[in-house]
Amino acid sequence: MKYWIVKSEPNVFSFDDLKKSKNQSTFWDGVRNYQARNFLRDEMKKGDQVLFYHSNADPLAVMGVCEVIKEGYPDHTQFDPDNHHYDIKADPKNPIWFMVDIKFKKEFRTPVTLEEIKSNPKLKKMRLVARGNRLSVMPITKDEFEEIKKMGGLK
DNA sequence: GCCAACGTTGGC
DNA sequence: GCCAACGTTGGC
Repeated sequence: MKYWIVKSEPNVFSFDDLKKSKNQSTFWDGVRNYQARNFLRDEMKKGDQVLFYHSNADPLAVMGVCEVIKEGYPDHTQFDPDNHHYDIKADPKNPIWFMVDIKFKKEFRTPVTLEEIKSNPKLKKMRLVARGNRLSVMPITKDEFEEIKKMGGLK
């Protein structure tokens, strides 16, 4: 099993939105970065644990845990000219962009802020706090996952 | 709202 | 295949 952190801007889609979604799950559409695409398409597997991070928000923080419930499949928004994420180069026979489905699992008792993550020596190596990082989907280690979960007040 | 960092694009 | 220009991300 692998561990991941995904970013979302809460004014677009928040952890609370996920919690309130039908079946408390959603498809993670709109990723348009090749590195992130490769993770979504090739590496995220059913049952993988995912931290949900709020970017461009107050507070900047990991809000809780969710889980991959459906593995990589074509992101339909790439084919829709009316969609903001439309990609003219994409063809249904040869899709470029992929997504997975995630499901709400547990909300942290207290969100784990970016500041707290930065000041925790155990989390120094996380790509989240690496300089200039912009990936919206990133792998993390089991230890990092467990540490943040602990900081969030979950066992 | 600013701007640094970084990915992508396109001319050559 | 280089690299300047441009667009986007995301913390501040």
